[in-house]
Amino acid sequence: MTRIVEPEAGPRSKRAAILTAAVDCFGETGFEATKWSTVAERVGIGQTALYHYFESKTHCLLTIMRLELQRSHDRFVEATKDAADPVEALRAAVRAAYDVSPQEVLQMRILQNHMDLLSGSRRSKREEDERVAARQLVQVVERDWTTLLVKGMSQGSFPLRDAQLLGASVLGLIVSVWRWYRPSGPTPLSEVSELIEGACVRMVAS
Amino acid sequence: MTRIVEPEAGPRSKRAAILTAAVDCFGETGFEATKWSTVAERVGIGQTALYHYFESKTHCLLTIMRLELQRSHDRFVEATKDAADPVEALRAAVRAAYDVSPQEVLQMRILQNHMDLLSGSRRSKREEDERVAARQLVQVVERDWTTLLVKGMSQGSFPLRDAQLLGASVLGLIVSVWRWYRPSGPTPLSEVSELIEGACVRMVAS
DNA sequence: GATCAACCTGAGTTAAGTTCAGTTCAGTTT
DNA sequence: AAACTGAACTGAACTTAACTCAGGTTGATC
Repeated sequence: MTRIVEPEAGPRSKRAAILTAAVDCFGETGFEATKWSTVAERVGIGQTALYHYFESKTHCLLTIMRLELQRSHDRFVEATKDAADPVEALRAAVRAAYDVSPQEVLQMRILQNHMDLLSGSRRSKREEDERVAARQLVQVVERDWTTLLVKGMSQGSFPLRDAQLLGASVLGLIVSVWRWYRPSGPTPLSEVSELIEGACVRMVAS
Repeated sequence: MTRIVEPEAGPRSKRAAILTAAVDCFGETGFEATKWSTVAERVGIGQTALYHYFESKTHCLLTIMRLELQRSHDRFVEATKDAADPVEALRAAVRAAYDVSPQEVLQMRILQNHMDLLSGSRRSKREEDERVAARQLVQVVERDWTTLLVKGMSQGSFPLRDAQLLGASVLGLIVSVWRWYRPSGPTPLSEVSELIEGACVRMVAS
């Protein structure tokens, strides 16, 4: 396991600006549909300068995905750390999943739309490192959920079921929202959050 | 609304062969990762011959997606047409969703991985026609599910909830499986089907 | 004020999708 | 049987966007 070291920001570094611009472009226009040079323009540099920070357009995408996965995991841990009751922990975890900024909505959308990238391996080392790190984080997040379910089951709060499969399903249900949800759309995220929270509890606890 | 006319197969037509090869390639290797010329090779024609049948690689993808959506809708209708009880109809619909051939698994995977293509409009007419047709079929399938829920709610079999949102969630839960499921994997589809069937019933009916 | 690394650029390369200008083939007409 | 027709096909050329290269600029540090 190669640990990815976040490059510490030199004072002139545009890495963060590139990531932000890329999230906006990839999230709204789609990864394939946005030209790499457009991202450069938006940041205010020539397109070749991008290669100082990222090995390729895909490398940037994988980085965005990894960062978002890390964030999801962190939020899960933070939200569930001091909930004694499994049902409350489950509710808190779901609420945390939807407690996101508009930027993070885009990041989740990007992540969901390109999960398939994480299966096949990559040619270049830095891309492959990001891919492997992201893949591992996917498993970490899956474990977050299954562990929560296992705890609840062993405590008698949830009926016994295949925790692996049920965990994947709960997670799938939660993230499926990012395929269609738009901040500008008719349904506010709070409403989504409440409905899914209830649905997850019924799925798992009844 | 422009109706898409399925080109009637001339005796020498390789359209079906191309679609089959493309499903295999796109499903296993991924759409972006497979070279259009590889599909041609597999069919046994030069790459330019592909353009006799499809306007572009994307046009072929959109066609695959539309056909799969049509199939999903047809199966739903077939499975639910003679179930009087809403709970039984729901169960039948879920089972139908997982009653698929290996080829259809690939098609569902392709469909899920490229849903985002259906949002933005396309340059060329034939592509755009396929996109619009597919988009409409998505709405048809969504309506299939919400209608099922509305019926159950008005009949008192399901508690009253936002049927639109709950329908989208049920559908999201069901199709989320195609992101990770592999016929060669450890979990048989029958097991998935049973767990999701139960989960959907609890989500909707309790 | 020399040095070094981070940062940036314009010009050129590459790869994959696509277009073009025809050619082949199988069945139909005269 | 020869001419005709449209579907099916091809090799060569074109296009575009990602990427490489060889070198130039900037600014902090010694």
